[in-house]
Amino acid sequence: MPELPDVEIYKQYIDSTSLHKTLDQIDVKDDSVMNESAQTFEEQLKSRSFEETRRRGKRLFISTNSEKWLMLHFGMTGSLQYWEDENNIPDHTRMIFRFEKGGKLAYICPRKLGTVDLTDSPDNFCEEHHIGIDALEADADDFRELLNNKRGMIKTALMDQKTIAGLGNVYSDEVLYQCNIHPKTKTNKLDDEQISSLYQTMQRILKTSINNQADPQKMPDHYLINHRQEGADCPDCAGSIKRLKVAGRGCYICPVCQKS
DNA sequence: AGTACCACCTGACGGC
DNA sequence: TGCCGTCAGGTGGTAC
Repeated sequence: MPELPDVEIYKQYIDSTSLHKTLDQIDVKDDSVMNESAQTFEEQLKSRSFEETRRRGKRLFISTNSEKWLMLHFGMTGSLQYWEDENNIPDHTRMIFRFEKGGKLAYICPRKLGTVDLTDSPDNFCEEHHIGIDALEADADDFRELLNNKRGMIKTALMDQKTIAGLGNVYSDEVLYQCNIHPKTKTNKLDDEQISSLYQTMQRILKTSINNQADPQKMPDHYLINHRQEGADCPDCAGSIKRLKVAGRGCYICPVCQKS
């Protein structure tokens, strides 16, 4: 699930539930998503508190009142849940942060494709992991520059976290659909107007999604997002939605709207 | 540099 | 009901 807007909502969720509370216990349920041992998490986080959150692309960083930051990545199915009732641990919880005064934050990851890590610095972490500029932080010039000279398909470029961090399969499809650009178009065949349109559309879509709690059901009906099904009606013309495979991913387009 | 595959994992869904 | 293939909003590695 989680692309940039989802992770931004998780950030807001932590900000509103879990900051400035002393951590009492770090409960690792499944260490296969952890890049550090349960003991290390315990040593680094116990008696500390979460103080500040930052997001870059799909990565979420949480500072503690020590030199360490917690890094959360959600893979395809990760999420968070804060709750108070002791006997109500969500399914697929891989880690629980228990606060001294009773609240608990669960890191949930059914498919175990996410990662939890510790780092000294979000910036260094992003550099080491080749995570590019955040899609919402990039300005129009950055965007044009980053796509300049790319010879691959535009969908691949938009999903490449080294280039621009934050867009995944669904939102890259959405941006291309709203710009009437075919996902297999070679990036270097796009003209200035199309690049500019991609940038503006990406900004608008990401902000709209965040303003709607990243909930697809709350998104405008003329968006592709609720019509991602072979044969569905195109929200914008008489065409019907077609499923392709692009860069190994299921990709949805309107073949009438997206000619080039 | 780009692409095509495989791998990591589990759950849901449709066909038989 | 059960089995099986396929697919799923992510990422990293490898081989061409």
